[in-house]
Amino acid sequence: MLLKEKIREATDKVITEKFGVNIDNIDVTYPDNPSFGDYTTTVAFRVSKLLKDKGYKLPDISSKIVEGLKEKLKEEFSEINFLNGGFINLKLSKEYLSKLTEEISENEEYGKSDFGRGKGKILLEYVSANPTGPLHIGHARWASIGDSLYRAFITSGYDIKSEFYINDAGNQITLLRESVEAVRQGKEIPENGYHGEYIYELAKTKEDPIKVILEWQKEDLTLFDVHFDNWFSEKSLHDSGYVDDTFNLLKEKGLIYEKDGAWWFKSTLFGDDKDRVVKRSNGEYTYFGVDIAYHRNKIERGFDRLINIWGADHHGYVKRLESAISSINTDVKFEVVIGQMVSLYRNGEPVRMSKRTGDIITLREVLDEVGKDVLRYYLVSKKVDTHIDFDIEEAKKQSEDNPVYYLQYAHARISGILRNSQGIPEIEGSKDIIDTPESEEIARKLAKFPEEIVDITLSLEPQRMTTYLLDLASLFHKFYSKHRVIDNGKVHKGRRVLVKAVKNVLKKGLWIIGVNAPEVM
RNA sequence: GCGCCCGUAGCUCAAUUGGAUAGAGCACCUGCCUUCUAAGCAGGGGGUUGUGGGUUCGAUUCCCGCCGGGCGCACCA
Repeated sequence: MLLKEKIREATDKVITEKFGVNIDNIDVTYPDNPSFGDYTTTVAFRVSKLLKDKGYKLPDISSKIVEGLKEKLKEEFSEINFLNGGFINLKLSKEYLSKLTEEISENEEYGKSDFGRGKGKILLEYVSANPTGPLHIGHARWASIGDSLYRAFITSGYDIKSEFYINDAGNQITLLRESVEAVRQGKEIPENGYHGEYIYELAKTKEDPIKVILEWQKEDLTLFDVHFDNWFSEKSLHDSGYVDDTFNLLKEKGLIYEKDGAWWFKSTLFGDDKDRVVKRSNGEYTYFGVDIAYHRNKIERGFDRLINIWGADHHGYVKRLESAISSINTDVKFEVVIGQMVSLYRNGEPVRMSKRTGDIITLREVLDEVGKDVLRYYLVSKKVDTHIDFDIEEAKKQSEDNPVYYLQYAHARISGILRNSQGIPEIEGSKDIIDTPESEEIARKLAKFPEEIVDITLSLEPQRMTTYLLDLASLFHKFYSKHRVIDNGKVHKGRRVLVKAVKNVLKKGLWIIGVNAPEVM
C-alpha cells in the first residue's frame, strides 16, 4: 500500500475516533520545504471549520490528530507534529528509509503498485490518425502522451488497453485512392485530392495505398517506441453491419428523427447545443454516426472507462459524443484529454502543415533530425493544455544541453560506478546506506516514486514524471560530487546499494516517458 | 458574437490540484577536474504569477470583468 494511502486511512480513523466526524478526500501532499517533513495534511483546518461551534480550537484539534497518528504510524514515521496551527507534518524514519532503499536496489520493478486493481477496465484511445498520409509532429504529441499515460496506468496496476482507431472508410479514403490512381494512370490529381510527394511514392507500388500508409504509420510508431494493444478498423464496423445496427437501436429508443432528408440525433436531450446529423440525406453516415457505433462497441467489449486523447481542433466534438454515449449506457465513464496544438517552426519561420497540399513535416523527419529520446522528452514534458511552438532547428541546437541528457547522464554515471565496483574489496564498516545528508534526501525521494506514477494516472498529466526525474537526478549529481562510492580501490557497500536503487528508479521513470537509459555516455 | 484552452524570471517550462519562503533548465557572471564519466558541482543577479475586483484562516490555483494568444462553432473528418 502506498504511504499516502496509509496516512490517509490512518487520519480518517483518528478523526472518526476522536471527533466523531467524517472528512472525505483527505489531502496528503508533499510540503514544499523539506524541513517540514515528507508528508503534510491540512485536514485539521477542515475539522476545525466543521467543529467551530463546539468550542474546539485549531491547535487542540491538530494535537489530538498528531497523537492518534503517532500511535498508528510508528513503524514508518519517526516524527509527527504540527506547525502554524493546522499543518500536520510527518517525517519518515531513517530505519524505514534504509530498509526501503535496500529493497529498491534489489527490485528493478520498483514503482509498481496495485493502486488501480479492481478499478475497472480502461480503454485508452489515441493518435487514431487518418490513413491518408504519414504521421506528423502533432500526432507525435498524442503518441508520446498517450503511451506514457498507458505505461503509468499499467505500472499502477490498472487493467488498461490501448487502441488506435483506423479511419479506413469514408470520403477522405476514397479521395486518397483516387489521387493515387490518377498518378498511376498519368492523369492530373483532382483539385480537392491529395498532392503530397508521398502520393507519387504510393503510385509506384501496386498495393492498396491505404494499406501502405498504415504500414508507414505503424513503422513510425514503432521507431517512436509507442505500442498499441489493438488496431481497430472503422471499415469493419460498416462491413459487419454494426453501424446500421446501432442506427436502428437509436431509432428504437426514439433518439433520432428525420428532417430535411437526414437523420438527426437528439443530443440536446443530453446537454448539447443542437441536434446532430448521424446519417446524411445521401444515405451515408457522418463521422459522428460511425463514432457512436464505435463507442458502443467499446462499451460492449466490457470497458468501464473510456479515455480519448484528442487535439484541440476537436474539442467541440466532445459534448455530442458524450451525449451519445450516455444515451447508450449511463455507467460508463467517458473522458477526453484535450491537447493543445503543436505549431511547427523552422528557424523562427512558421511551417504551415496541410496533408492535402502535401506541405507537412513528418514524424519520421523529426525523428531523424533530433532523435527519439529528445523528441519524446520534449513532447511529454509540457502540459497537454499548453500550446507548443516547436522549432525544429532550435530543438537540434539545444539538444546538447537538453535536460534529457541530464537524466541519462545520471543513469550512465551510476552504471559506471557499478561496473567499476565489481570484484573489488569492500570498505570495512561501510554497511550504512544513509550515511550522509545527501543520501537521506535521495532515499526520501525514492520512497515517493510509486506515488508519482499513481498521480500521473489520477491527473492524466505525464509531464510530472519529468519533474520528478529532474529532482532525483539533481540529488544524485549533488551526492556524486560530494561523496565517493569507490574510494582508493575499495567500495562503500551501503552507498553502492543507494546508487543502485537510484539507477533502478531512473530506469523505470525513463521507461514511463519512453526514453532510453544508457549504460554509457 | 458564443464556447473551450493558455498567459508565471530575458527564453522554454514546473509548482504534488486551495497551503507554509513561487522552483528547474537555457542564457549571463564567478569559482571547482592527480582517485567512481566536468553532458557534472558550488555560488550570484533576475518575479506586483497579463490586469482589475471577489470568495476565506490562506489564491499562480476557484468565481466575475477586461487585455493578449491558440482552437472550435458543417448533412467535413
